[in-house]
Amino acid sequence: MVRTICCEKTGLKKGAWTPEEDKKLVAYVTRYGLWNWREIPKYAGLSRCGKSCRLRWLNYLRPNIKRGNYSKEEEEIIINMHQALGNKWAAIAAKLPGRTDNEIKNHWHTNLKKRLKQESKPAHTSEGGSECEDNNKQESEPSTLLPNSPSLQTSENSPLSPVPCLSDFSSSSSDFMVETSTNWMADEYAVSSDKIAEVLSGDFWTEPYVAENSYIQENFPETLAYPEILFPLSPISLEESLRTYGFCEDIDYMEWFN
DNA sequence: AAATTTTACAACCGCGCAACC
DNA sequence: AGGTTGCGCGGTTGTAAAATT
Repeated sequence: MVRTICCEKTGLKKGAWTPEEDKKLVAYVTRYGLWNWREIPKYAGLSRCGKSCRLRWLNYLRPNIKRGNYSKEEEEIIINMHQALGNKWAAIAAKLPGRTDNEIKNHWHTNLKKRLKQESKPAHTSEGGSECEDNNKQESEPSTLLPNSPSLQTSENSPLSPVPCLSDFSSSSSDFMVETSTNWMADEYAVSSDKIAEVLSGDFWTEPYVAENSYIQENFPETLAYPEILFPLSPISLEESLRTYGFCEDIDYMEWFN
């Protein structure tokens, strides 16, 4: 079977995303929703493959993502579920609202795995070997999850955690559209609309969002910027997509596009 | 202070599944 | 029924930042 290779076309950008690219993707998805990852970058004015856009959106840009600052409870869930399921990161992520499978996987490899290993081999220097990544080996002691371990605190002030907890948002991406219809605002992770606005307006949104429309007009034809021209049956209205993605009702997102 | 090593995270790659035609 | 396509998942790699020497 001949597969469509991601980024097969030359000219498609790879590597780290720029704030400008992020803005384009967020602006597009916020307005038009997710309808076809393969086509979205084209209409969003991005020289990226759909797969790259999807990953960026799911793991970093979408609303309600929690970054860093793993709670003891979350780590316990990860460890326990990993013991039960193995490397089923998507399934584990489904139990941790706002966490992505990728982030959980990273956290496991960089923190939890090592910590569990240390716990299982107390008071001895690293006796070699075992190292290797058999993720199902360290399951022996899920209950040894050291709630008071100093390392649990290390992420608290992580500079790599710029985005505060926004809310429940299952990362089980295949169920993304459906699951997000749940009332995430009501759950334990819900935050104020002010917080959301702060996130949306802060940091990489260093400039007034409305000003970002300029890229659309400058960088590519309007027919591409506004796919309803080409796709009058665009599947998701702006309002619906905002609701779907959990943006705050108090914010006048329409203003961004005026 | 500079060089080196380690850590943490973002992003890419390839495979497999399921829907569609 | 079988081919094609898009998407999701998990493994892996690249790299910037932090820590150590």
